[in-house]
Amino acid sequence: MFIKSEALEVKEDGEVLVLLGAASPGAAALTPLSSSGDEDEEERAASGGARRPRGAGPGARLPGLGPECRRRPSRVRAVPRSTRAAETAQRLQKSRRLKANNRERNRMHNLNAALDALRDVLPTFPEDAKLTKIETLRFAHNYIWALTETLRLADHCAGAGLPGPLRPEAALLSPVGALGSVADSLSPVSTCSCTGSPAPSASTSPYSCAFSPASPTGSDGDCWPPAAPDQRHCAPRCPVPRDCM
DNA sequence: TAGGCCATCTGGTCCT
DNA sequence: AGGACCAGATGGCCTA
Repeated sequence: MFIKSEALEVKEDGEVLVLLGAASPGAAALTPLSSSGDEDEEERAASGGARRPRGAGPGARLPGLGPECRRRPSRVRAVPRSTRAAETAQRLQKSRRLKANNRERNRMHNLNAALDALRDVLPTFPEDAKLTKIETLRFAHNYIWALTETLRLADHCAGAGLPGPLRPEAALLSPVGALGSVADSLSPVSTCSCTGSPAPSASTSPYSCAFSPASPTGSDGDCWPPAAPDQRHCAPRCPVPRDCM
C-alpha cells in the first residue's frame, strides 16, 4: 500500500494541487497512502474546495441559461449538520490513527535499535554478517548461557584442582574464546561435566548447538537438542567460526 | 517462483 | 482519553 511520493505530484493549470512527501522526514522513501499529506488534502476538500480554479467549480454559471437559471450556486453548506459531524468525527479518527501509526513505527524502530545494539555485542563470523531478529535473540540467549557456563566450569575446575579444558582468563577476554572454551568443555572428552543448559528441553544433552542462532527450544527443529555431538553444521547461518566450536 | 525476512498498518486490549 | 503493547494482515525485497 505504498506509492512513490513523486508520483503524487499532480498539477492542474500550472498549479500544484498535491505534493506529498516533500516536507516529511521520509520524503525520499515511500509514502504511505495514509500519510498526513493525504489528510491535508482531505482537509482542503472538506473546506469547500476553495483552491478550485475559477470557472471550474460546481457553482460556475452555465452559458446560455436564462435569468431564472442564474441562481446562486448550491453551497457546500447544504450538507446536513449530521453529515458534517460525521465527517469531523471521521477526520478525528483518522488523525488518531495516524498518530498511533507514528508511535507504533517509532516503537518498532526503538526495538530494532535495541536489536542492533544486541547484535553489536554478539560475535559473528564474518564480522559484518547480520543476524536476523530471531537469530539474534536465540544466539544471545545461547551466548549468555555459554558465558555463564564458562564461569561456572572455571569455578568448578579450579575448586576440584583439575587442569580442566578451560582458561577462563582467555575466555573472558574474547567472547569467541569463551564460546570455544565452553564448546570444548561440552565435548564428550571433557573432564568437566556439564549439566546446565539454556533450555529445559536440552537438559539431558550437554552437546547442544549452543552457539548457533538456532532455537534452543527446538521448536523449529533446527538442532536443539542435536542428534550428535558435532552439530556445527546445523545452523543455517552459524555466526561463530566453526574453528571456535 | 516460492519462501524468508522485514516494515508498516491496523484493530484490540490493557494501563495510566 | 490517550498511550503502550501486541498480534494479524499485507506488500516489498531478496535469495536459492
